[in-house]
Amino acid sequence: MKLNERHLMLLAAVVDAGGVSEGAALLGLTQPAVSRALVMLEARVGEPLFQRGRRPLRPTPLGAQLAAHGRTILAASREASSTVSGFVRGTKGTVRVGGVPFFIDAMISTMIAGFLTLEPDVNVRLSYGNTPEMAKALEGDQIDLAIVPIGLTDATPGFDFTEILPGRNVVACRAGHPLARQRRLQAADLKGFPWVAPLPGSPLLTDLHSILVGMGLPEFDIRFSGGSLMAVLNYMAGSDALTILPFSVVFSQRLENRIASLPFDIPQPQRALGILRRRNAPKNPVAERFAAHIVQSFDELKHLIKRHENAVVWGR
Amino acid sequence: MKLNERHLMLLAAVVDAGGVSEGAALLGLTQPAVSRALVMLEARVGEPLFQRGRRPLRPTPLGAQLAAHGRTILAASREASSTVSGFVRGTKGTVRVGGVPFFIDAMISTMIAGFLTLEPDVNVRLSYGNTPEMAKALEGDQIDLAIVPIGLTDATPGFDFTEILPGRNVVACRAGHPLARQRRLQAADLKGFPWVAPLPGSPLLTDLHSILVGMGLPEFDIRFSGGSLMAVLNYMAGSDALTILPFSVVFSQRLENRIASLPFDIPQPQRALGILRRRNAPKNPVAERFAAHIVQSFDELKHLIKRHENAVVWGR
DNA sequence: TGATCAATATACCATTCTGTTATGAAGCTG
DNA sequence: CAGCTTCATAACAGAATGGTATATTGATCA
Repeated sequence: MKLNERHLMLLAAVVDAGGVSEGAALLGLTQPAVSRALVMLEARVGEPLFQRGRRPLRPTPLGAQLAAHGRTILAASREASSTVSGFVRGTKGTVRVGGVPFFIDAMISTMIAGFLTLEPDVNVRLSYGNTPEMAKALEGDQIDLAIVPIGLTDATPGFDFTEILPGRNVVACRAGHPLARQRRLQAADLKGFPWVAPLPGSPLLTDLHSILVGMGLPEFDIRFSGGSLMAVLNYMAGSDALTILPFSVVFSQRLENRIASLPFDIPQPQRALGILRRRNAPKNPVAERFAAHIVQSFDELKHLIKRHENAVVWGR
Repeated sequence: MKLNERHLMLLAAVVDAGGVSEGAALLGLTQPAVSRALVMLEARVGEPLFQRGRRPLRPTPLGAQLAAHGRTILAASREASSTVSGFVRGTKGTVRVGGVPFFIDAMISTMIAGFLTLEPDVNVRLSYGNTPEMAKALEGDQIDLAIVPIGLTDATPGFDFTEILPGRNVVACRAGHPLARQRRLQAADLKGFPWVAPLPGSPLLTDLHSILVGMGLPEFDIRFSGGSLMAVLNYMAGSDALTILPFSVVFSQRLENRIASLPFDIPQPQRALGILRRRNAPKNPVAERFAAHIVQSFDELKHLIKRHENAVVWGR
């Protein structure tokens, strides 16, 4: 007993409106069109759906039940329409975001919160990974965009890269660390402190190695590695260990007052954090709006950093 | 942006089946029909719904979302079909039952439980009232059937009345009542005990009055009235009060061993409990099945009563 | 890199459905 | 009972749906 879905919708409208004419008006149709559809549905069902010959049109029990199903179809149809218009406006849908763990945890997560507050009908699905995995995920359409660090020189074909923050690493330690008081540090001063290494695969790890070797500290002491940002921060706060972190990550923790950056110059990577997207990915306006929000948030962050640094300089 | 619901369903089938041909087969259509519907839907939406030119057909984010709505429509449509076939078989739907309080509470409620156990997809909506209200409710299509007592002589036009139990009243008291031990009672024996009167409007009330007056007990003492069956039974169990109850109601309480009927003959009403239905009510097979179940349950009850009475006679 | 295979898209046609206007039939109201 | 309102039906135009036949396009493999 296959029923015509349009007929069920018309039935729902008629039952809800309390009359054939009213239901037709509700749907922007004429009364005969609806009337005939009801007759056809009734014929298909083989049972009366209305109490015929009663002026306040009243559905039979079966009619009322079928109307309920018609109502859900009608609702789903409206939802679908709203999904489409929400999609083209970028105010409805899902963004699948990938990113490197430290930046996601330190800053992107907060920015996601800001975005979702602005866009209540949007979902964000987050996943973690380093740049190569993220590129693969973009390729396979598992994510819409990735927030990753990329070398400034290597432009990958088929991908768009929007730079949002130049790479800038600092040596970080806990607030109140013995080295934190000094104004200028030599490589030799860092000797004797253990080091924390980030997740394997992270460019920070190679940065750390090259910097330490370049500093003439070939036999450095790595006691903790592989932790997430929160794990690293917690460990740092409870020890005198040193590590390499992006300055922005250290900056994002300034209100917690748990870690500080040391006044020690290290070679900077030719790398920038940015948004990586596949060039001919299926259009997803929400993803574009999300990317725009991330770019804007980082602009604000950069201004904040600038103001903060000026304040620090003046404060001295 | 009004979308075609059929197209949404086809989309859902194609996405779920993982291909146009498979989706078409799923729906019993040919591949070109489905293919064209998708093209039309895409044109209407104005955005791609599939990653074109990828062999394992993959929907775009928007396509996937619309497919979800299509799935809802498809499910509602199937539900509607099942509602129809369930309706004609009488295995799905709602019975709106009305009835007089004492019988509903004493027996019908248990029978409803039995019916709903047999018919897991059926709903029962119960309402209470005396015969005139129930007739009005039938008239106004608020209920499908009423279980009420009706005088054997008055056949109301426009209604069908199916007798299920002849009227038979007894004088009831608590188990262990001083009068319960005696073999034969005179009217005078009942003097001095207070009486419980049922809900106003109940025929039992007029029965009670006429019986008491006929017994020569004009100044009887009514200390409690208007309670539901449970209220009356609880009160009776805690007092030496007497009341008039249908024998079947007393019988239904036999396992509780809280009340008993007195061996005292009273005039019986020319009345029977039965199922009242409007003659030209909209067809509702569930209601018919329910009525049949009630009739059958009462048949079983009558046999039970007969066996029970024989046992009592033999026991003496 | 072609040749081949499998799946999708398109063309074309018959049929059904949908929607409109015009009009008849039936119930409610005063 | 007349008049009003609402629903049902008739007739027709246009759109849609669904089918067969066929072209096109990726994917696969030698």
